[in-house]
Amino acid sequence: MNSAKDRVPLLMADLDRLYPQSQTELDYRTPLQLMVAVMLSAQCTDKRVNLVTPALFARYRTAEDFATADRGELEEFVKTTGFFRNKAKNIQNACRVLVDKFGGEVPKTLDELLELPGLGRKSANCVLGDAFDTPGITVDTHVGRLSRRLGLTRKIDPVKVEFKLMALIPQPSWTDFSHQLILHGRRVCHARGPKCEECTLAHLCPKVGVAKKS
DNA sequence: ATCCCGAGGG
DNA sequence: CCCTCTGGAT
Repeated sequence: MNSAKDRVPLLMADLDRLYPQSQTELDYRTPLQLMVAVMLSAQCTDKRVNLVTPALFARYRTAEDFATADRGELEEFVKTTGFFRNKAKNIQNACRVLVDKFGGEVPKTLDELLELPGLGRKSANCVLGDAFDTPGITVDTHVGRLSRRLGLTRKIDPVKVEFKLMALIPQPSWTDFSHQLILHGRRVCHARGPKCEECTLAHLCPKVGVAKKS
């Protein structure tokens, strides 16, 4: 098997064929809505998030609205996405910072986004890539798992995975590459019982045929 | 039982 | 590195 660096161009070509117009499946209209949706998506399916956001965004429209909302009421809106106390608190505190420090707008740089409580690197890069067209590698559970299976890294630490992928993937492709790995993780390369038989990336994958047992 | 587009804290 | 926070889906 070739080195990771040699396989990356082939991998990218296959992913482009497989998932030509990849994008987030979260529903949103504004950067603020995307920020909130991304915060709700932790340990929760996008589909579930999209079930709660219509009512949520109808009730709260501005960062000020979220910041001054009744905590209990906000919790009820986001309850079914799990971690609802943390999520409601983080959304509220993040929006408080938006109002106090960023004029009520979602900032457009990674460093500023990371100042918002509840927004980690994964979510910040999501907002950058999807709302502001700024390339970012988003290392979630899928991107981490697939990167390891595909032999792009052996690291567990999401930050190390992120930097390894940044070195491996051309910057303009960072956002698309992330979405493509996520889609492939959801549809084929599952955490448990990956469908290696029907995986079109199998010829690039060192893991195929190796201990896929339990 | 185990996983889902995580983040923060120890 | 580990743990906790949480409900829904499979």
